[in-house]
Amino acid sequence: MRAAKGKGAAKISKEALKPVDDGRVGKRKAAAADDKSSKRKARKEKRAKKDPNKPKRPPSAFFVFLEEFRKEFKKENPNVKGVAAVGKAGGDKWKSLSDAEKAPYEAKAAKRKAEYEKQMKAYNKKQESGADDGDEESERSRSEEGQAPEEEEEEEVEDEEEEDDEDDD
DNA sequence: ATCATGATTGTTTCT
DNA sequence: AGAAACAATCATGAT
Repeated sequence: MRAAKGKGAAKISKEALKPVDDGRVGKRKAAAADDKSSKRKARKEKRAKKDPNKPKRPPSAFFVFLEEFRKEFKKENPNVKGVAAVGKAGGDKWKSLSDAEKAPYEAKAAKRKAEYEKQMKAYNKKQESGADDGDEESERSRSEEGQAPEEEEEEEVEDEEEEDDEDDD
């Protein structure tokens, strides 16, 4: 039996302590309509760069889990329209999952991250090609080996399932 | 009609 | 090392 890693279950304590709408959306305090500068998304106009090729951050295990959770949540709660509702419900359930259950999500997230690195590499390459608006970020990932010998844009990632023999029961 | 926001946690990135 | 931002989602509010 693969006993747990000594991770019992006693860390859930705080919950239901934040402003939340019962699933109904539309309760903003003051729309940030002041700064139209920001195109969209971005609580604060911090990084407003137009990088169409820039790969977005890979979804964390929680987000991977959320994607699936959202489907079910909406299926059983077609009336709920707010995203916050799923967010909270997902967060609650997420904490309810055990490490073993989160494992598959983490594994998937890890895959996403691996792809992200690859995409980022291609993105950096493009930036090298010809893209300087002026203040480009300092080139941090520019190993001498990445001289772009080949062009890999999308590679199929073989799914490597980890065999976890958890035969209890 | 279009953009922004609300909320969750995890990862990413910067300083 | 820590903090801040952002990743998806979806309907509604506001401009």
